[in-house]
Amino acid sequence: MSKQPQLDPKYDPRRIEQDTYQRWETNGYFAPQGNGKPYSIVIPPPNVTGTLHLGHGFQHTIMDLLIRFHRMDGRETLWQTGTDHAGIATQMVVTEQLRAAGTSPTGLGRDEFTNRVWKWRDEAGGTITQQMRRIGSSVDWDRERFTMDEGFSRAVLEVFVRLYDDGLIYRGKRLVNWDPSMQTALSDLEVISEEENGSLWHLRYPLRADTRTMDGKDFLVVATTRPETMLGDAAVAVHPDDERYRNLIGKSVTLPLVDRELPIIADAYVDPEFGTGCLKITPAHDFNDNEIGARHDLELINIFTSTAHLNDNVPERFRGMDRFAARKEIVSSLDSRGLLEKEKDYKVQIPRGERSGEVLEPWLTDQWFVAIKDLADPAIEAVETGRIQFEPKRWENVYFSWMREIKDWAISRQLWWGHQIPAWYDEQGNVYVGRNEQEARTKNNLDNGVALTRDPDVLDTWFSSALWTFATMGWPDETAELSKFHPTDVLVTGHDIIFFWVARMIMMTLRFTGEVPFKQVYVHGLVRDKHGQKMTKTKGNGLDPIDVIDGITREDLITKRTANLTQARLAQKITQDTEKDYPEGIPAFGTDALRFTFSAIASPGQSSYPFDLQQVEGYHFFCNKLWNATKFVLSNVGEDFRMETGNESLADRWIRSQLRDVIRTTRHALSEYRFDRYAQQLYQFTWHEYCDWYLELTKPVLFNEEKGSDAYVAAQSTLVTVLESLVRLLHPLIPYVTETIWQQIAPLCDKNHETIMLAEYPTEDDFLLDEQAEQSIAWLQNVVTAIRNLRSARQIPPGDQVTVQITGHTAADRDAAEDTRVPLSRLAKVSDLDLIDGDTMPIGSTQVVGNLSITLPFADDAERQQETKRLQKEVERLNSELKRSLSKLNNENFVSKAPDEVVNKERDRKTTYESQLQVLEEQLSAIGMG
RNA sequence: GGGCGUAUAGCUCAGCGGUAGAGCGCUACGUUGACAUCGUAGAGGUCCCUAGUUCGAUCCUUGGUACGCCCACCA
Repeated sequence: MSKQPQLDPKYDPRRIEQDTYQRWETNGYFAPQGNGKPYSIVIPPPNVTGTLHLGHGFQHTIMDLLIRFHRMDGRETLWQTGTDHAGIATQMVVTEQLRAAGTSPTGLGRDEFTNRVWKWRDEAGGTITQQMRRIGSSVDWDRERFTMDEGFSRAVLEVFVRLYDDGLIYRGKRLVNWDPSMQTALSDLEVISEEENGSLWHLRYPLRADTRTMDGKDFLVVATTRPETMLGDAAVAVHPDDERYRNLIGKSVTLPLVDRELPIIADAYVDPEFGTGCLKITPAHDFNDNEIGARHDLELINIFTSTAHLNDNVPERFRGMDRFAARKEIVSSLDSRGLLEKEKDYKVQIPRGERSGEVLEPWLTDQWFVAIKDLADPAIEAVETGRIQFEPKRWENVYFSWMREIKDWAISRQLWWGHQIPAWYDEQGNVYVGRNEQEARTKNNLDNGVALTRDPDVLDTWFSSALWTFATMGWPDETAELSKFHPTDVLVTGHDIIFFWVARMIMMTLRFTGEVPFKQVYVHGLVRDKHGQKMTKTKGNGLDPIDVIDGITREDLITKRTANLTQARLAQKITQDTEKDYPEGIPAFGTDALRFTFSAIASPGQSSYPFDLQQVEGYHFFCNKLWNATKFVLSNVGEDFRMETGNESLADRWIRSQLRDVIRTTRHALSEYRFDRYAQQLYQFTWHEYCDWYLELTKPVLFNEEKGSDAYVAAQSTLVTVLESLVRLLHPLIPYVTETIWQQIAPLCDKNHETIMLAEYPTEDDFLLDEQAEQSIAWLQNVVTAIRNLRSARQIPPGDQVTVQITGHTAADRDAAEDTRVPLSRLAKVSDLDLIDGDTMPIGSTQVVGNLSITLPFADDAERQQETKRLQKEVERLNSELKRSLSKLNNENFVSKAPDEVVNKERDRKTTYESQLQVLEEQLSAIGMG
């Protein structure tokens, strides 16, 4: 990597980030390298139609963090990337474009349509991969895959054919969730069922002339939320033990409007408590009714077309009507015949298509299914036995509860964009499956004289994504990648796709490779806006990660948020909200700040993370802080710099010892997927230890000692060494700023890697533990803080020098004071530090720290008066602490039952309180007398 | 109807069987030779309620309340 110019005077992410990424990519740093133990992650392939949202940004940050860490830690690291063809979503997008251009998929025909989609993918599908680069994702672009590329298609065929041959894929006429607008079947998971306002209608079905109910009525009343389906009724059911209707079982009613004779059947499914206890049975249009119908061998009367209009199986006057129009018509027809008993408002669960939002219809069609049980059992076991572990663990229960009740998977879709099902039909409708038509013929001894037609349907997108971990590595061939990088180490995913994707990957991968797809599943929450609201188009509260990185003006943000909105009122509200929340637009915070934010909010236990730009701003300041600290270090190393160890001061030894501790805790945090702690620990160390204390502690050395002296060189060397390690520690989190800094610092440490990305991650053993230094600096910090406290209480201007008297000190304190005299005087603006022996207590403002008393003598009487108040308050506080401590120690049970350690600690506290009180009371009376 | 999660400072969240923490926000004071994108000090919490277990509970257990989520065919 070419040498960069000196650090810019100002930290500006825009000046470093994109160039840096480009260098990384062109130099091939993202590819697996070295011969360490393999480590691999596959990206959850984003929809090729998509654009990057904050959720992706979060997820990619987490994965990149793990990848960069392991890569630096010596593992041979593969981050597999790619995109998903996203059947329905993509077909919808392109269809919409065609519609705008005045045509439609059917207008073009299948071949031309799929050509258009491919073309569109090639042109527009790159958006999301470009955006991934902006987040800093170090994926191996050379291995980018697509779920419909050639290799993938081969894998899909292979899986389908093998499952079919094993009897695990079958075709059947079943009731499925049908989307009348998309005109395709959907799986159960793609159905979003929500409560909506509806009605419950009570309808009268006339009994035959010779029958009456127990209470003498000549009709039965059924309750329904979907009166239009009555045209397909096949029976009326009652509970077998329901005394009210016992005499009617086996009799019949006449279906109004149709005049069909319906048997009255008994089925335990019916709840006698609900409505009238009579249930109309429509086996072709309701999942429950379908099961009941099967039990009683009822006829399946399909009354809908594929667009949910009434078909020829209904009386002529209703034919061709839309289902909702038919509902109105039927209700009013019944009403006019006196057959509508009542109608009341009712909350109904309405099933809608996940993508289209259309009300779905249970509809009878021929579809392909995966018989899932044989696949599910080993997949359950893999998690039970711990071959796969979820993190946090509670998600395993979610997985189990779904898997144990799993139903067959409807995999065929009546779309054109996707993997076409490898099945052919002869003229009699017999089905033949093969990897291609020829194989289908050969396997089934069909000569070319038999005309075959291919099944037009495609597979559910998730069928192919289920193969993602192994198909991207070359399966069904036995490739080097598969043996090296599979199973992958961890899957990073949101809980929203555990069923859609995670479970299905586990099932398919176990079946076809005998391996688990991944050893761990890290389940993260969903990013929300700062109020905890879901980010949606209609709320207009969404944020584009790129806008957080590059910044955006208020006007542009409003334009973006209100584009393509159907309702003008919404646009107005969104404009107002945006003006309120972002009066100045969004400044360019940079990728590093955004990544830091993602890491910091990734705490387990939270299933959603509120995203607040103020937080991003804070981490932007953090990057700036690091930048400026680097400027300080660089400004203090000249041509004559030499790296040397052996003469470290207490402060030097202290910061090295602290760094050792941070390396230990951050590595631990990463091993537990505690990205929040990882970020927080590094923030704390960088800002509050390295910058706040250590940098300040080096100033007296750098400014006062002779250049080149042992102490000077030790401070310089430590400043550089610690910073160099620190940026390596931080690199997985904030890759850009650390790379930029590292390029300046690394040469000073004789680090010769071209990039920080490939430098080794720091280890604990890089630095020495030094308890003595830690104690001394802790002492210094206590004393400095105490003096600052007193100064503040006395309102002594920050610039004024003070005299400080210390009593109650031990020999160790004396040594510590001696060792830290210089920095102490600088940090607390102390001109004289007197350690007074004997009993004479100096008079002044006093603060006690442990057994030490620190006193600032008074300058005049006014100060004396003020001090009394402060001391009284302090005495009061200490007294109450002492009281609490005493009550514990006077408790027999506490002393006898609590661990010695705890009791001793309490005793020490008590002693300290007492001596502190004594000092302060003495001081109080001395002041009072003066 | 089942299941799960969460309740801690003004806000967003860590934490823990032994005297409550961070970031942001707020207050006061500061142009100290990296940084005002900063520094120093400070205010601010019956750790949702209840009953237990315990020498000791914010933490464990019971029950409850509030909010959120997932699954499910009550017409």
